[in-house]
Amino acid sequence: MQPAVRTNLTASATESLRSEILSGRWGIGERVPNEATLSDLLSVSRGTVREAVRVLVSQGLLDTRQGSGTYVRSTIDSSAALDRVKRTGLRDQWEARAALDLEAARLAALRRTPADLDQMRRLLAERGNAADGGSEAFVRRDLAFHKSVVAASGNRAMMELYDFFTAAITETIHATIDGELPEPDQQAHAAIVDAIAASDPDRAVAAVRAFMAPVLAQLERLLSQ
Amino acid sequence: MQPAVRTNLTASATESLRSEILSGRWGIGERVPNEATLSDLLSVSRGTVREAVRVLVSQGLLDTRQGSGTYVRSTIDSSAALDRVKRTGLRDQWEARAALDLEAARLAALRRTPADLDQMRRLLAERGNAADGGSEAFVRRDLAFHKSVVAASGNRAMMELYDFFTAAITETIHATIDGELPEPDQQAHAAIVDAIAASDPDRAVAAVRAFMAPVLAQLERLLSQ
DNA sequence: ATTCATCAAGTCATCAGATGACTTGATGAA
DNA sequence: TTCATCAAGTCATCTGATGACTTGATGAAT
Repeated sequence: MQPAVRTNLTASATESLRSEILSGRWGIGERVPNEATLSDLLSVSRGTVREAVRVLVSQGLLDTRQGSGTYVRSTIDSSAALDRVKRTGLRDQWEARAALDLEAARLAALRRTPADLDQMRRLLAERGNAADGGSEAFVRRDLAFHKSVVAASGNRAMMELYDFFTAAITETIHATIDGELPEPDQQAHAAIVDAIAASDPDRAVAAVRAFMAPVLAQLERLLSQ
Repeated sequence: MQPAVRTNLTASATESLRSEILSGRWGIGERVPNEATLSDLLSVSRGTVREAVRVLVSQGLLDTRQGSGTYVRSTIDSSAALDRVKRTGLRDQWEARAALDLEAARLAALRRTPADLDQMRRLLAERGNAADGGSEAFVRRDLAFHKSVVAASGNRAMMELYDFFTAAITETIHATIDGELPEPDQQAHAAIVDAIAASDPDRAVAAVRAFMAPVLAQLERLLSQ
């Protein structure tokens, strides 16, 4: 059956306003109608208009100035990109992070400093193979190591994204398949460090790919159920 | 002089709430205090609380359910992550996008449907080699092709990120080194499609890497000046 | 003629109160 | 045990009011 339409006045008002802005009805810097007028145009109360406007302000599309009016700041909607990424599936997020892991390892092999290398080796040693101090602490130590590899790439954009994906993936896994993924052993981790230490980008990529394959395979198996 | 602090109750309330959520005061799926209580806690009216909550809902942190309450949906602040990525350098953003290009081409080689292949070939043909219709139109056609490769990977997270990076990179390039990057020719593009058509992931990765190398080298040269 | 303080209208910011719609757990009859 | 009913709690929405701020007009002082 067709699901009943659950309407939400504020959401409708927000989308109406957004589409008017994106369509260019008002140019950048131009003033949009005041709250009372928008209230009439959208047939909702001023409070609802204010909530809609506030959302668009937070997304960088509008700009309110007390005593003056509300103005169009931008007609490009880019703020929701990562929100949409969060709503994609676990497999997609995992693969995207793996793409970062791969290229970061390659760049790390080309650029790592001795300090980077020390850091990676230290974190790998601290990581341990067993779940000392609880699985949560172990996951945290494991992530610290992987992040140090990305950090050795010297690429801040990839570091930021890696953090984002790690948080998003952790959240999703907790909500779904908690704790059923295989954990590559210390040797698989060491292979990555060795390749980076040897400044061998191709071997670094191969090591990460070998590392990822069994985890991704298990992930696909779990998700297909 | 220190600019006078212009405070805005709704913004303050939003940030207070956001930091409480990010700090983990309420776990995911947990219910936050009701509007009246938040109104007391934050010392603002219910209307202001509603505006703050609405913003956090639009950013994916909260979730309101009429008749039931307001719940924590996520503790990841993706809007801030994007801002930080935007502030990284052009080289970092380019490399991050290249990481997506590489893995997307590999996945596309494994998963592309005949329809994907048709789409890629059509867009590559439309792209042309010369700047017919102006360089801006050419860039648009070029991007449409590259996006079709990412689309063939079947990974929505990578598509969203690719769009974001493309917008960010375009913006930065316009503001800085406009039009001085080498443009790989039709043959380099065709090599990618051929590898994907042959379902050869390794060759697809190699083709993209060969494609990227000269552009990235020139980019580094320009940025080092 | 120019400068500048003052003022009034318009606008957003915020508050308070009220009603409606919806969810959820408790209650009690079948 | 099952299921309809109910009451309390919560968000959704509206209405009216007051305060704070911006802006252009006005007019006096220079």
